[in-house]
Amino acid sequence: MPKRATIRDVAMRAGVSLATVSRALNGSALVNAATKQRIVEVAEELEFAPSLSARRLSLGKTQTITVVVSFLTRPQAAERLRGIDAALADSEFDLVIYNVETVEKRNQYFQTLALRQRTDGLLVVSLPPSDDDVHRLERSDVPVVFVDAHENTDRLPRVLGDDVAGGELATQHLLDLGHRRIAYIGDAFVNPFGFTSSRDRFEGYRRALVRAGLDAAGEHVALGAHGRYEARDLAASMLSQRDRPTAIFAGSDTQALGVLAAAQDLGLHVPDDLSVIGYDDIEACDFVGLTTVRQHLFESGRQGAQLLLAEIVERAETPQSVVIQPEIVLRRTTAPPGRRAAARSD
Amino acid sequence: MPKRATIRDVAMRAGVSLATVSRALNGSALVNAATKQRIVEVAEELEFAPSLSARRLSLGKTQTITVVVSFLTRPQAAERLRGIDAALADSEFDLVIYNVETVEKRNQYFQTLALRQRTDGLLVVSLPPSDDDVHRLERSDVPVVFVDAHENTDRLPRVLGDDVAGGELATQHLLDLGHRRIAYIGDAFVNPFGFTSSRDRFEGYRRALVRAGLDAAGEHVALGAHGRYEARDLAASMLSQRDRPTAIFAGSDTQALGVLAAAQDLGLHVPDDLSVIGYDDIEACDFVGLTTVRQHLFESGRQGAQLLLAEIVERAETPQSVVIQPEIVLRRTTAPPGRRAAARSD
DNA sequence: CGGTTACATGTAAGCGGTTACATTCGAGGA
DNA sequence: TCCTCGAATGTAACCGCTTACATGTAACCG
Repeated sequence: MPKRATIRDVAMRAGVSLATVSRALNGSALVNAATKQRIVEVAEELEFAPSLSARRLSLGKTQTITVVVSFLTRPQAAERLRGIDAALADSEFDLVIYNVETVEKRNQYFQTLALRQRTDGLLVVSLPPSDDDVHRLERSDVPVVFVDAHENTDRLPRVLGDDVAGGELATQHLLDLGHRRIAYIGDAFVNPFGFTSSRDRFEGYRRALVRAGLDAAGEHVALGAHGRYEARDLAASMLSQRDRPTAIFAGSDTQALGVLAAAQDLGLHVPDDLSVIGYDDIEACDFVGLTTVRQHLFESGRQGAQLLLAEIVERAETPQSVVIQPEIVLRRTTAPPGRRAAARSD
Repeated sequence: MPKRATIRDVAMRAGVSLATVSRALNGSALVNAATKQRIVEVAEELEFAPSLSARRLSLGKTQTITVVVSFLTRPQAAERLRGIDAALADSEFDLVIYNVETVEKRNQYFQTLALRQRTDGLLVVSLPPSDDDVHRLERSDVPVVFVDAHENTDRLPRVLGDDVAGGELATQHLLDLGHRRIAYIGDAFVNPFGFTSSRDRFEGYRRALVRAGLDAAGEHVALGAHGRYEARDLAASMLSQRDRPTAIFAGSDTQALGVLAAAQDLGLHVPDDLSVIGYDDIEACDFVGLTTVRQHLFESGRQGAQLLLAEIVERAETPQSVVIQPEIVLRRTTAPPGRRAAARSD
């Protein structure tokens, strides 16, 4: 295979100079139409494709947007990614992806990427930065936008869901249905990555209960690792107690699915014996009819990317913070507390 | 914000030449330990990060692997992507992603990417190339590996699932349970992207039936667009006929979920009235207990990426074709044809 | 003690584009 | 006819790094 043609080969073959070829191919106005025509033909003939590295070096831009995302294959992440891709599809930027599943990777990426000349823009999804990271980012001049990372990002542009509002929404829905013994099952509030969604959703839960004159004491709260099986176990033990809740608010759909499994194992009928509401509105909710709180994942990705594109063009004087309001999606797992529930609970 | 430090700044500050800095930072053996030490310190002090564009241009490598994937957010794709990421995580390569959801995008990407100097390697997932694409790829010297693309890829390195075998596996399972009226619901056999999985799985289905002395006539076959709702509608009309099938093999889990929904709508109990088996083993299968054929998605992505890395190091004389055998995963949606099914079918 | 050797470092030529600035040339105006 | 001006093109510097080759130096040899 012959070496690929360079701009020089095209110039020679077309009988013009490098500069003219470059201009012609980049649509500069100052090229004679006939010349341009000829150059384009020669370029096609030689199958000329400009070296991106050279172009980027010369331009001083990477033409690249880097997305650092935690747990790429969680359904939430994939959906956000699609939103990001949609916003970037018609731009000149390539999309580079770094997947983070361990704290070490996280640190490694933040340290090497938070630097100019690696990328034109950094989009961090579901991954709150450490104080050090923030300093580094502020010192470097890489445009960066955070999506779904509350902690430590208040001085930076970001797109957030309102988890507290969502927690209230879910809980209020259960209260409106007449439930009084409402439990919360979610992720541990402190975790190596600094995720805050579980804590915030719980806070919304708490507020709704307090507003309704109920207390959010610990007996109906169970926290554990993120995962369906973990949630199932938590729910199983919670549902085996004598004053078991009539409704459970799960901090994520994944966990809500675990709760459903536990209910099934115990022979509890949903929603007659137990109401369940989740959070996120992942695809599986539709399959199983799970009532949940929709996060607008695609939209959050899209807006994050748009914000970043805007930042790249011109740094905003004061960092924007876009908040996306969650919305409740009613399906078949919530209902007023039923007779059967009352009958069994004694 | 001051301009970022270049290698020149480091050299000046450390009192050595460019070359020495480059050598020191790239771990060349021919640098005095003390000098190296000093350079590293200065580099840190200045927060020096080499320009990747410059490095790449100079090295003549892009250090980039490009993945072109169709329908990024289908659960299958996300899982494969994770496999790819896993194989690449410890390599020097960045992962660039192009998502394809329209035929135009497909063509555009194939045309611009099938060229050297854009990427060191191309991994194409679930996207069969056209004849033109193949020619272009063969002419260019970009290492390329196809994952999950049967059509037109026989002269190229690839990783495939054996869809025919999987189709047989699924159908044989139903036959073994005692079913005789077994239907197939899948994607249309011809489609703009040239996907062949539905056709091949059907072929496996047909073979199994023929081997069992049954004919695979058209009455129990329904094809439509990929999607849960489409499959639900197909299943609904199929299940309303008088000699309705006692088992349905769906060409994908997504469609199997639609079949389950249709059964529920019609008041049919699964698996007593109807057995359902899917294909792929996406996460949702576990939620709903769907019996299915597992494709080893993560593994296919991982092996594809490994094959590509090998191709980059040294082009194989004869293109490798890795076939991953599917495996049946038994859950709760298949059972012998029940009395109730028999009772209702007349 | 001159010469070879090995190691450490410097010099400078690329890598393949973009673009500021210089040059050429023909048209139009005085 | 000479000059000015603008359009079209050429020349060459530069982007920031790697690396072949040249150079310098100290140790070691006969």
